[in-house]
Amino acid sequence: MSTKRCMNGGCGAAAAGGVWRKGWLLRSGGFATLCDKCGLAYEKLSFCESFHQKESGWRECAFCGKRLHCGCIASKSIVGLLDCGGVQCLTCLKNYGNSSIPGESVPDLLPQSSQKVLALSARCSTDEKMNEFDASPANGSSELQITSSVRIITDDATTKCNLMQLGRNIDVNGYSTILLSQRENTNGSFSHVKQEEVALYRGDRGDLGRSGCSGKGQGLLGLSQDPHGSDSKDALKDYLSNPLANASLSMSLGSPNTVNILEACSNTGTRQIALSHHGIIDDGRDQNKVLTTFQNAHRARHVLPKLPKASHGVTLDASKELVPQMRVARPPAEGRGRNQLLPRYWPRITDQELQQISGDSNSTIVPLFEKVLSASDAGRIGRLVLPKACAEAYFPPISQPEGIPLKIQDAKGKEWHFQFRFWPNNNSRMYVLEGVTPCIQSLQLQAGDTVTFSRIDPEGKLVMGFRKATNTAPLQEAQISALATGVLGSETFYSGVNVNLLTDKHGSWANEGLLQPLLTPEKRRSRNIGSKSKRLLMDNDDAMELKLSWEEAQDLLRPPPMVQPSIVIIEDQEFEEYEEPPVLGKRTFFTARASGGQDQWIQCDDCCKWRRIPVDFLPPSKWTCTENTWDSKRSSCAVPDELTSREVQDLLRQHAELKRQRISSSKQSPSEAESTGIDALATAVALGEVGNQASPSAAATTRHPRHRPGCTCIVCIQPPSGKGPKHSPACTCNVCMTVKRRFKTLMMRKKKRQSEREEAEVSKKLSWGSREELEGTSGSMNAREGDLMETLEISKGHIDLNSQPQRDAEQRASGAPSSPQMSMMSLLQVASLPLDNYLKQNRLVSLTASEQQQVSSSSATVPQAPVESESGGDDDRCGSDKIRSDAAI
DNA sequence: ATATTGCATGATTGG
DNA sequence: CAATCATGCAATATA
Repeated sequence: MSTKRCMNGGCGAAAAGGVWRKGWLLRSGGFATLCDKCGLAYEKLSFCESFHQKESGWRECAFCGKRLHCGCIASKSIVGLLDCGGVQCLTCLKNYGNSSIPGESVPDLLPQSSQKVLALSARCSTDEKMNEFDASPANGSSELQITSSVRIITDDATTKCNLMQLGRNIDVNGYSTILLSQRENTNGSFSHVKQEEVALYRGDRGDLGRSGCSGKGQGLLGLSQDPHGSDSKDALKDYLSNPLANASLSMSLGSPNTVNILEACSNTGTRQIALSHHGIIDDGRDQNKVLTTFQNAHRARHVLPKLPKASHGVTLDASKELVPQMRVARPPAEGRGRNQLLPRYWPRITDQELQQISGDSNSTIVPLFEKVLSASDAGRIGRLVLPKACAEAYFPPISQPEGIPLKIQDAKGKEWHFQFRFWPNNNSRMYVLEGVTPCIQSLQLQAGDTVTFSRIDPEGKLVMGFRKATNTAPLQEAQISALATGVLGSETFYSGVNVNLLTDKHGSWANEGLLQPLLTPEKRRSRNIGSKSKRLLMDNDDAMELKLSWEEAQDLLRPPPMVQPSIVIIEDQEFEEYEEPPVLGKRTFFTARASGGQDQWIQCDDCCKWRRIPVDFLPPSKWTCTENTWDSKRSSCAVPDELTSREVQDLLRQHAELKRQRISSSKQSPSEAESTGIDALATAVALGEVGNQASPSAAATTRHPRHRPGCTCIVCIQPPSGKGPKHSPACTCNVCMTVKRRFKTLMMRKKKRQSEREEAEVSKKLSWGSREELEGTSGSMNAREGDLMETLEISKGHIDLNSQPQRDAEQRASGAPSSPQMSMMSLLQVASLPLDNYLKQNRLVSLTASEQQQVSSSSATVPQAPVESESGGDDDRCGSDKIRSDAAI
């Protein structure tokens, strides 16, 4: 064995003694080896190890077909063995997770009653691969290549494995179909045969043996991994003699995808194996032709197996048993071009659907593809855009843009007549189904729903299925939303959809699938369905709610406890840098005293009593009365609550009310909401009410975890509201000067409020440009307004390219269509006087306040502002005459 | 005035 | 970066 070197992260460490430490057991039944130096998983192997030692060839990713050489494993191109065999490249791991192969489900046992042999099959993605593969020895392949369908019955497991080996080598045309019919042996005798059959899918060349071939009735161990077929027994022997191998077998049992086949193999002494294969490349656009037996065999290869009626799995938990098995069928590799379909179009189908479709007939259901309806698909135009690859692969060939009429059947047997046509588009074609409106309306489909196209063989009849996107359960909505952002895997998505297939012969399609339970998280597999998700946005209310919740969470960000930050300087700004992520602090509420001061209230985690704490205190995530060092009389949970229950209720009610107001105000048009906020604030300023607002009032600005004590950025110097300022009117400290500047701006804005609102309306109609453009123009404005703009523009994603700097500075502050929350925040910051707490600490420890942000909301952006906040402010340190005015606020 | 049709455009994504 | 595809929109047809 040659020395292995860790390629993980360039570690390069050689394995001690050339043997890598085996440490991680994989669901796939293999091991992950760890680099002794870097400790990272280097190679995942079990069978693979043998494979690599004995064969210098390559394997392909079971998902995308990407060829993976041995070296790829070392370079992490291969990231795992699949439960059902095969390997998986890094890209597909990200896309689909490390689970079973979509569309290539690990074989399951069929219901005993089923006499049908369902076949799964893989396809080679390219002829190139095939050619390369053909370069390797192919034992016995010639015998099979000349036979379109071969059925071999054997009672000998080893023979079966050899057959699998043969099967592995017969992929000469890009496809193979391997049927393994299993007859369960209930008493261990080879002679007793049950009627159960199992269809085995060979997910990858050489993997069939791993996933489905049993060693002398013992289990499925990758005997056929050896491409030469000579070491199968030895490999098995080695494997079985390896305690870790057995351990990994146990782990494989934990996989719902492997358990059945394990059962099938390990409990069975007798098996019936049917190998069918065709050696003809189905490359013509002959969909309308009469299907030959050969084609039927071919087209049946990806039909999905049904689940056993009784679970054979010993480790399938209850939740999984509740979950209809959603299968992802890799669509048949037929048709013109044989392009691989994007996974988003791979049809997904449940066992229920399969059962529905197949019914009692001998028809074979061939899921072709599916598509999530876009808005235009489901709209009134009546045109359903078909994925090009799908249209060209599975629909009849058309040479003229006018296309051909196409009949597609639905559940009730109703036949819909569409026009299948294309438009020339960028030297390509854009395929559409026209006239789908009646069908869409009949099925009450809308954007986000999924239509599935299948074919019934041997008739070759096209059928439509659909899944309704759910819109009921919040969780499902979240899933949809997540789908829209591409966060969740599609299985999660589908767990929340109703599954119907229109070809239900029982005529009960209408509401089936409604009770489809959620799939377990581990069954999630990312998929790009809905990746064009911009058009599947969540409801505005939900989005706002989510936004606010997120902002609230941001408000509570605290530096990690017990972690000393390191100070870094970036562009002359000092930042605290923490090794640990910030933590969420505890929610507090602020009230205003009649005298003008403020109180911060916190609830004890133990007794739930409310305690008064300093307004500048940043509570950690947990706080109890014993930590109430400010009020020794109430430092025990035994001491009664200072607030009456009614006061507490009022506090919470006001909090809820403010949140509602935020949501409702956010629903207004930006300019309107902005104007409203400006109006209110300007009025408050004029009346001298700002800073003495009714509780809860103060802003809950939270110092960014990276800010160091003493940071003078605009965020950190924002004082929590409280009693009147204790600054001297002549104070020229940075805070006072900043406040003074902003107050001046505010007053100026108030005077111009009406005219600016009009301008804002005009401005709103203009185009918005990049922030860079704005920054380019901001240099012409004076320092004060530039400073204000810097603050305000932080949250602005849209800048008016046509703006005049001087005017825009005020517009933005007053009501231009920017983020209303941010502008409000800025204005409230202006009004956030007095500065007692700031002065008290003389450093910027905390800006904790709460309910002001309940109004202004955009706290999440504020803490990030300091970097660019105060650059223009230092030139204005005089003007202490304004401080008195500040104090009046 | 409204609906339909054919094409163009641009966002998105995969290679 | 090129292919794909969702959608916009102008031209045309129809009510």
